[in-house]
Amino acid sequence: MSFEQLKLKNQLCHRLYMASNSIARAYREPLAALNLTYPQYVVMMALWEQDEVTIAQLINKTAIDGGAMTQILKKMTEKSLLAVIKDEHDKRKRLIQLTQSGQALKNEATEIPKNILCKFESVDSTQAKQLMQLLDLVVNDLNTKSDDELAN
Amino acid sequence: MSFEQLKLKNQLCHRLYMASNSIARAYREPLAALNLTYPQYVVMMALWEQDEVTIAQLINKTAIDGGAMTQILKKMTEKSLLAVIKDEHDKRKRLIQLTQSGQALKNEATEIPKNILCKFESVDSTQAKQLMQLLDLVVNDLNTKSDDELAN
DNA sequence: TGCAAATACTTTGCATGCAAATTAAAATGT
DNA sequence: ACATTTTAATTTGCATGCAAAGTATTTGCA
Repeated sequence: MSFEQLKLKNQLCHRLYMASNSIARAYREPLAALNLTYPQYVVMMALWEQDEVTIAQLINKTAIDGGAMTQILKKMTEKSLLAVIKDEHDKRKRLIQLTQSGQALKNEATEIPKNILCKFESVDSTQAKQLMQLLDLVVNDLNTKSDDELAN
Repeated sequence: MSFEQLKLKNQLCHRLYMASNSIARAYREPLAALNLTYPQYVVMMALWEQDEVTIAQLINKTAIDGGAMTQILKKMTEKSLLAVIKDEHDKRKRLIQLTQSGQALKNEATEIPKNILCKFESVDSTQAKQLMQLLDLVVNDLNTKSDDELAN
């Protein structure tokens, strides 16, 4: 009966799965030129917008998992892109600070969005905005716990 | 100037990243009741649609990576959901066959889409369709390689 | 016929995503 | 003040996603 819902072609989640993988794959080569993985690039973008933030703030902005973030920051530290500094006022916290080369990378990174954008031949900017708005709805619906769940 | 492109809020890719993670997370709990991970669920859906297919066909339909597919099928075999059988006509190929319990799981799985659907309060079916169409455009644009392998 | 090229998978190494457990430090309540 | 709770990160174990290398087989072609 409602088996129709179980077909892959009717599943929003599978579209998202494929689209997300496709786009991450598309970034892989351009980012390799900067010696960055995609999540590392996301961290860099967050820091280029606002430097000297706590790990919690970075997690909040990037939506990267906390456990993964620790490893990612470790590798980025080894690459001298940033430094992890203890917060003197609250010793639980760590502040993330871009190094000079980390800051400098921003100029080279401006090529990345251009590089990706030109791969979209069937999606104009209006559709892109629409897509982003719809995705925001999805994310909000899924991350907003209902009162029932909060009661648990 | 073009730094504007580097802000996370303007990035389609980051929206997709968050949406894909959010929805995979949303499936995690319901699927745990069936003892399935999300990619395993995708494989099951593909097989419920068409059983007795080669691994290559399964990869084509699900868009799951070949290397990962080997591991996934191995675990699903251990759970007695399916069997991997050598193709006598072409010994390079393997045919995937659902077991009885694998087939039976389909009935319980009909609860999954319902369970997920009710989490979307701000997205109606029209928007969902629109979203799927836009995602299809993205995927098609990004996979301009060699998708000529549908026959076989 | 014979052998290089193409196929279909598998294996390996690396980088996450995620839940759960753990550690350290600050905030709270009594 | 002191124990309890909460917060901020790290650690751990498992399951992919992906590129690249490796293994069988089968095709294609001279």
